[in-house]
Amino acid sequence: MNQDLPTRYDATSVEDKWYARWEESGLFQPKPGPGKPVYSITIPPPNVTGSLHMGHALCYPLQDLLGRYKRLRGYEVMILPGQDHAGISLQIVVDKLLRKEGSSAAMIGRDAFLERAWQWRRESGGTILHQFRSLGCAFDWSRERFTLDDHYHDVVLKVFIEWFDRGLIYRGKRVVNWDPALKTSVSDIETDRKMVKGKLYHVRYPFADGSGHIVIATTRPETMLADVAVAVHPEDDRYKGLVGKTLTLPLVGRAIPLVADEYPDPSFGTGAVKITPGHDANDFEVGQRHGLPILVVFDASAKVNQEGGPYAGLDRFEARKRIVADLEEKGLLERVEDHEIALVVSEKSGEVIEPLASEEWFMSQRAIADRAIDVVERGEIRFHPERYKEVYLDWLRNIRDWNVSRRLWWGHRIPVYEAEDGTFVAAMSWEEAEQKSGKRIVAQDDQVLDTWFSSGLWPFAVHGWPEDTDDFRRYYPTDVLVTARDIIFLWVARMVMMGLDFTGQVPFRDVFVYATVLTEDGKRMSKSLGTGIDPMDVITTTGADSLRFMLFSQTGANQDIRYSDKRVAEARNFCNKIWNASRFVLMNVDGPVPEPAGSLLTIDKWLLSRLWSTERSVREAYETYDIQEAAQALYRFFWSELCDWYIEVSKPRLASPEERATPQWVLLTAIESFLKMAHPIMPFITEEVHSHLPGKDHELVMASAWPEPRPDWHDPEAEETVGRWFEATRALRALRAELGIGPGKQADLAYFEGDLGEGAGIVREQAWIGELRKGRPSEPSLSESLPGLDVHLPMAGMIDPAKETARLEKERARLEEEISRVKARLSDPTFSEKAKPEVVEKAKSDLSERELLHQKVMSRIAVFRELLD
RNA sequence: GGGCGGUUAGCUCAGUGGUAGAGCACUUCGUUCACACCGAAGGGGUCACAGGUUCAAAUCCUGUACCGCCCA
Repeated sequence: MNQDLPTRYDATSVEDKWYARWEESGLFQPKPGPGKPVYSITIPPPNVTGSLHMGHALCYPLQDLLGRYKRLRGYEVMILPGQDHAGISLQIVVDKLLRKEGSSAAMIGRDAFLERAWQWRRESGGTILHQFRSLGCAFDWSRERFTLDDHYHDVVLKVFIEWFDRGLIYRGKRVVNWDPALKTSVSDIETDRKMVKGKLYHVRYPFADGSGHIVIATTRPETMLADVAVAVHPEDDRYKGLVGKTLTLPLVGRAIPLVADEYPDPSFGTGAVKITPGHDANDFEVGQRHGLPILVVFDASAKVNQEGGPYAGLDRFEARKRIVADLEEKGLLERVEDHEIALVVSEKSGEVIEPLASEEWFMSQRAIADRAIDVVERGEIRFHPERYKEVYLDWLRNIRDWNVSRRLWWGHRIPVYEAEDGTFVAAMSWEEAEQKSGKRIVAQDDQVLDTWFSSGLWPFAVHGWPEDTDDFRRYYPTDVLVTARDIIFLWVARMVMMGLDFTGQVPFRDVFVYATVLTEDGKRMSKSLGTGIDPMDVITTTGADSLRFMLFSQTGANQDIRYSDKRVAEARNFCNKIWNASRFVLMNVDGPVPEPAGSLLTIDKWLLSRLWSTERSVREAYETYDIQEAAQALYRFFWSELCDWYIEVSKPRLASPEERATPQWVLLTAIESFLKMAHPIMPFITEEVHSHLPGKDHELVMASAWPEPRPDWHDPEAEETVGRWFEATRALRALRAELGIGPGKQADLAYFEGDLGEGAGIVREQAWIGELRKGRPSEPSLSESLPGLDVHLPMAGMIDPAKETARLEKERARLEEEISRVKARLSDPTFSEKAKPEVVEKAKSDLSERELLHQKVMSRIAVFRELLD
């Protein structure tokens, strides 16, 4: 039966089968047991509108990897999946649908729009979660959550109301990122900045008393309609004595003061800056410091409003042209120069963001930020890599209040009600609001909450908090948050603040920040640039395991990863190697093999010792999120040690009925252990191969226990001995290559001097030598010296003495350089005085070893020189 | 302007004080009955630059240059 296995591993034909088997076996749900530790994760909920990209293909399988590892280690593992309602994104999607039908959100109204949004969610919102299944993610689908679930919604309102009642949420005017196309504010992460060529306009602002003027520089002259001051740096000598004077705002005629503030950069432009608190966040702060008014001259679609006098009704860009022309006409435009401008663009609509002071709901952050700083400083939450701790702390230490309102319909409607006397109350419902305030309610606020407000509650809201549920007690706090670095502020920090404030506990103990997946040439993957690669294409053509291995084998403390088809192919080749080596072993066993009693050869001990070391490295790597190290250790063990050496060496034994039991057992042990250790990285192929192992067809790797190599397998002596055999083998193979004897072709006779112990036979076979004699050949030979061992291969045929001399001369030069370097170190008295004794000892033995090798090389050179003459 | 990274073989990257590593790519050879998605043997690096600390620096410190990301 085993002989029927195909010679190539075809991932696409087995992956779905195993996912279904795991699910049927109930393995995605946690299995509590006495004394079993719990390991829990609540996955970062992807946007309901999202479809899988390479970032997801790393993020979610990483969590799957950690879960599978912990499950093998005997933990009760619970990974809770779900989705975020994605306020703006979903609203845009539905809006587009409506427009295609000749309708619009405005035409059908709020309730009908929301009905339509829910319909979309039901019909098309589950795509990405199915894609997670294709990636092999073992998540507990029975606990799936959505941030607009009824219960979740209640939690969001309760949290809001509590903060509101504690006075932490307030209404105020602040500068927000206003998207004139979507007519809502958007968060920083929903904006992109790009550098464009623009102009820097130098404009004269005359003093009201006629005593000359000041020149300000601006890239946005149209905002001057809302100017309320001009600021200069207090230390700027050019303006000494002028601060406090009054200027007349050109075109508008308003009297505005000249103030001194630290904000203007004296080295930039003229050092004088116009202050427009209504349209610039920095200016807003300057305005606050000086008690200046806030003027807004643009409406929701960024057209000049009534405040703009003659410019009212103009689009902001049109207004700029007119204003520049008018300034020029009045002789107030001193000059215009080219200037690079950092333009902020809405990621969702592509429109240029208009910073705009607007009435919004804000959340005071300072009060709850300090504890979030504390827990990270004290190490209750640890970042991996650790450097992101600084990023997090820096942001929290300089935190600003959070604009939590969005002018959208899709989301959690802000539970603030306005009473007839103009006061506000927060409540779960209209009725409760009337009760709570004792007044007649006239309206509910029509904005919704920022999506991050609800997702910040994710780690505990999913478990039914504030009820004291079993799941909440069992799975909160979670163990780890796996996330991208660009949402450390927006999401990670807020989850910590919210978790601490409401549950009194940290929401997770570790934060693992994974790398950004770039294109092969180091560019950002982007759908709009056409540089994105759809992970589903890779999965369907090559397999999820290959994709996972490709990404994991580059995942450590680095901040970028490069996707490449070539690397996916390498991973596929590794899968194929695993498949074929296992196939070979299966072709050579007839059934389960018991551990042989006391008949291990040194070569067997060597492999078991390597297995022991590999298990240690892999376990430590998984524990410390050094996934690439785990992948590399497994790759090296399987390919270099198991396949290239142990299997090759064991072939003759496997062919012998008397000798085969031991290598059979060693091979099955090594492969089974390997499959378990590699399972978190490549769940599908490990499961498939495991199912073919004798006696294993009803056991699942996923449900098995982590291998435990026995302590006595650790055998440094066997490793050293066998290492020497392999060195000798390589030396003989190299000599064969020198003589042009192709691999596989037998060389009749070779010699060795020194001790190979029981390894002589292995060296002979592996170096494809007919007879390996102990001693020194009398006939002319090529030789190679290793520490304590010389090998000689008689030159049966033609040999080019010049070529050999050149090779040996190179060797001689290398040795001489090394010898002089070591000599120099040893002759320095401070070296032997200050260096550690073992380092000095090693230098001495290195020197004598190299001098011996040098002598041998010199005598060989002499032989070839004679042939040359 | 501030912060965080990076600069090591042709490429992608490991390597935190003691003689420079891996995978891929490259060259040569090989159709040995697990695998050509394979095997064997090779070539290839003054570890960005300049100072400093040290007996000893890719590794620690300072500065410079260039690249990336984040914040203003």
